[in-house]
Amino acid sequence: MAQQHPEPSAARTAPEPAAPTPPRRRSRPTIGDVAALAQVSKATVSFVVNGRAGVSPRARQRVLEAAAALGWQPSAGARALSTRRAQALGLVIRRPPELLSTDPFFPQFVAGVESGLSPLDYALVLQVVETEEAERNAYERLSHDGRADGVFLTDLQLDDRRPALTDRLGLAALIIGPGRPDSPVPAIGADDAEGVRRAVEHLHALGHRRIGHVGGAEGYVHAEARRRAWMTALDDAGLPEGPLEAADFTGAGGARATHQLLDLPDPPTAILYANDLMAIAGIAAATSRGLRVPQDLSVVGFDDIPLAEYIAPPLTTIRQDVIAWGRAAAQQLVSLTQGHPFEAPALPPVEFVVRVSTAPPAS
Amino acid sequence: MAQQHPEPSAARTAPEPAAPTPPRRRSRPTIGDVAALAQVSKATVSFVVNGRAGVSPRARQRVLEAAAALGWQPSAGARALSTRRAQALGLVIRRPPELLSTDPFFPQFVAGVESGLSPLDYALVLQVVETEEAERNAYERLSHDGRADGVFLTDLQLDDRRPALTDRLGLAALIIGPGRPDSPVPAIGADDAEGVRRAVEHLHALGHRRIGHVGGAEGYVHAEARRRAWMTALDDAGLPEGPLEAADFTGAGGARATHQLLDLPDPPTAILYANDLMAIAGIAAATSRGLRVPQDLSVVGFDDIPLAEYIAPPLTTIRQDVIAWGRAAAQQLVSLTQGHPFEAPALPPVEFVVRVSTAPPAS
DNA sequence: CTCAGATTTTAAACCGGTTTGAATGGCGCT
DNA sequence: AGCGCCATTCAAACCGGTTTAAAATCTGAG
Repeated sequence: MAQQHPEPSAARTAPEPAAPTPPRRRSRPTIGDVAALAQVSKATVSFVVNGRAGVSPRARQRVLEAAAALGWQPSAGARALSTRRAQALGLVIRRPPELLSTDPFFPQFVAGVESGLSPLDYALVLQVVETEEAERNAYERLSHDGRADGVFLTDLQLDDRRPALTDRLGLAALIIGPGRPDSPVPAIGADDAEGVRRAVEHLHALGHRRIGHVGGAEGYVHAEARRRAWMTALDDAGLPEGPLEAADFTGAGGARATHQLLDLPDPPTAILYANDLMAIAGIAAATSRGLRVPQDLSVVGFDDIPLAEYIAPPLTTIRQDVIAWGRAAAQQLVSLTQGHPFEAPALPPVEFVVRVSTAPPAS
Repeated sequence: MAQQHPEPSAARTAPEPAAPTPPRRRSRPTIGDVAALAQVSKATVSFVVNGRAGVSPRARQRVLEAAAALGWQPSAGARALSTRRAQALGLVIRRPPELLSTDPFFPQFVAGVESGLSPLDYALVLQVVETEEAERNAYERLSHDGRADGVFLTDLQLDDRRPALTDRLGLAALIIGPGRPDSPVPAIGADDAEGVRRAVEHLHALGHRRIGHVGGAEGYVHAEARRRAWMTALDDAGLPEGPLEAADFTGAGGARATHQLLDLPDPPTAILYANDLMAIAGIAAATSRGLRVPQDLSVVGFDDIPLAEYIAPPLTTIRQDVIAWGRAAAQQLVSLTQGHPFEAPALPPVEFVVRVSTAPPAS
């Protein structure tokens, strides 16, 4: 932690040889300028913009006019310093790059968060890290730098230490996805189980009896939730246990797991994948073995990525409204940072989208 | 602009009935605490952490020990206020949601930006907007709120007004992608033309003579660049002009454009798509017409999304190192905000990835 | 016409850093 | 001993807001 901002040494050895001058930022008007123009004190201006009582209509009017004339808006940074709130939330993403670029989740989630945040005048500060240690550092920094008032916790793992960390830091936090019952941090997540149940019922109704599952990366709460939902749904439908192959949410993993399942002595006639990426890779894998989808193998994905509709055959899958989820999460987290108690908001129900990749089993 | 933060009215009508108390943030040590513990002035502490000369080794040592003992790190917000720099960059994304969730570009780009930013202690502030007006507002806010020192300009359009805007705001900016020669804002972009040229040469070498193109959304600079590169490459290879169909980067658009091209009296034997999403949809479209890829139609994409390798047939495509691009862009933009002149950094060359979706033409 | 009480207004302190200009202290030299 | 110089050190001002406590002004009742 020696020195935080090592300047180029030249800047100190020589006084000012040809030191680059920062671009001349048009110096914005300050609250003082507005106050002077409106002939009131800074405090009055502050009261007006914050909607506090105790300002005469005349004064308020003058302030508003002065602010408009100068095009003034309060500096977020200065306000943050005074109020000790950053008016911003933090999102730390730790994912291997190959997952990051295909997973439809984050872009949509971020879009949803933004739509919830912008009316509240909150900003979103993003960090992408690679290691678990960097991730924890990121939360600490976000907190003590005063850059964020609250953080989202995504991709929760079974033995995740982050809830304890944010709790210790006194940092508001919200888990995205299925939470852990004992966690000190509230969770907001879509109901994976419902979608999976619908998928299994659909396959069962088509006549399938051996329904396999290709799971997501082990250790992740949402992967676990989907796996468990699949088992439960099979049981509820009165079907026997199905073959399970754990994978990692990647195309390569999905292909490999598919081959494993199809190599079984009694291979499944339908496979439910923990995400669309693996499902699409699974279709290609099955096709490469000479199987036809859906005639010889039915495939169900999870996510409904935009491509799902445009592959051959179009993918039957489970869709969540991730944007609405992100919006709700943002609103909840802002509310939490303001000290309000957590209230689980209603999320739109998951949809089960039937396309072409599912059909009655061959025999 | 009346009032920025309308508090719930209850907070004022009733004095303090059961007003939610903000969660008790563990109050972090300040520079004053460190100064006191080290028995020096705040100025000395500031000098130490900023690596400025004129501090005795003894004093420096004491400061460092005190800082370590207290676990102190300077508050980014306070520093931003003093130095009038936010130590943060802004990225405003305006894209229709259906593109956002499939495009592999943004997640990777953001990851790259982060990797360039985190060693410099800069943060990334993200905004996702839907309308062009909201987009311009976002830049203004980022600038005058003091939330960002510089911004990235993505998805530049041919008649884009943002360069003029950032110029007027005195806000450092950097265009991501092919720039416009007359722009006041520098651009950093991968060399689309090289990849396209390689693709066309590859198809030509296989024996194709009618090579079509499915373009991206009209009005976008990068779509235009790819289209132009395709035309130029055909010309350079001594091939006749190929059929062109403009689309919009979406799966639906790619499928539709593909049908259009295949409906031509003299359909192309190979199609180059402006992105992988359209290419994959194009493969499905061709397949649904009874054509075999690559025997009856060769397909080349652009992006190399992770799925490209795992569809049937695996997609031949053009790959850019978007992460490296993002990193270089971040470093350049930080450098620009510090008043250094723009220097175009070297980006890794694009790669042309040959898989299975290209083959010699049928006849 | 007075004066208490309510309303409006403001000066000043504060948030946590940076930066300046002056004060302090140690040293070699005459 | 006295002097000048340079290296350290620090008090204070500042960044642009918010908030408190007190001053100023306005009410209306007596």
